Amino acid sequence: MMDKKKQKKLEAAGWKVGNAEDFLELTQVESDYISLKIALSKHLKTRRQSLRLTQKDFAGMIQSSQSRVAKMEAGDPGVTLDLLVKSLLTLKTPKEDIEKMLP
Amino acid sequence: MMDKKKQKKLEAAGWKVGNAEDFLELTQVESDYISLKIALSKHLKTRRQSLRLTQKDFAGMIQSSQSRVAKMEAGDPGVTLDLLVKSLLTLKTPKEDIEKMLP
DNA sequence: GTTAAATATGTCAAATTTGATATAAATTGA
DNA sequence: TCAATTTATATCAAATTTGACATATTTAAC
Repeated sequence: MMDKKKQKKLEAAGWKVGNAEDFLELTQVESDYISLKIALSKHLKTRRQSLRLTQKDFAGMIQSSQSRVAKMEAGDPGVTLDLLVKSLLTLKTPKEDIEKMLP
Repeated sequence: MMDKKKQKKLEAAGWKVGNAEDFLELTQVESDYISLKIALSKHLKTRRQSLRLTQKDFAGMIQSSQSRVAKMEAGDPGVTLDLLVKSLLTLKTPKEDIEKMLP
C-alpha cells in the first residue's frame, strides 16, 4: 500500500523525466519491506523446485491457482506477506532460512 | 483467509456446542501463521509503549489511524502481516526480536 | 521441429483489508 | 471525583488482494 501509492505517483507522472525528485523516493521501511518480499519470493521458488513440485501442484496444496503461484514467485507487488509466509510454512521452510531473509 | 474461513465456519455454527468436530480444526500452517501474527502484535504493543508513543502518534508515523493501531495490537485477525511488519520496521525493531517470534 | 508440460501474463468479480470516523470504555493525574 | 488523555470497538466506503480463468510464452523430451 505504501509502495502502491508511490507506484501510482510514478504512473501519474507518466515516467516523465525531470522529476528525479519523486523518483525512487523510498523510505528505509519501504525499501526493507520490498526487499523482504522479494527474498521470500525467490526462496519460495527455489524451495518449491527443490521439492520437485510444479506450480500447479503447489497451488493445490495452498488452495490457490497456478497463476497466483507464478505471481508470488515473480515478486509481484500485489502479493501479500501473508500469502508468501503461509506458502513457505506449507513447504516447511526451516526457520533459519527465513531468519536469513530478515532485513 | 485460511483462518477467516474457519472463523466464518465457527460464526455460522454460532458457537453451538456439540460440534467439537469442526472446532479448532487448524492445520499446522494455520496455527503457526496465527501464532506468528499474535506474537508480532504483542511485540508491537510493548515496543510502542517502551518508546512512549501513543497509538495516535504511532498511527501518524505509519499514515494510519489510532483505531487501526488498536486493532493491530489486539491481534485482530483482519490485520495483515504486511501491516504488522511495516509497523515493526518503522519502530526499528531489531532483527533478533523478530527472529525469536518465528515459528 | 513437434508435442506436451510447465510457467508467465492479463483480466475480473468476489472477498478482504484499509484508513477514517464516531463513540464507548478505560486509564491517568490532579 | 472528575476532566483529560488514551485505548477499545463498531461501522463503512474505497482500495487492494484473491482465486479462477484464458491464453501466451517458455522449457523439455523425443
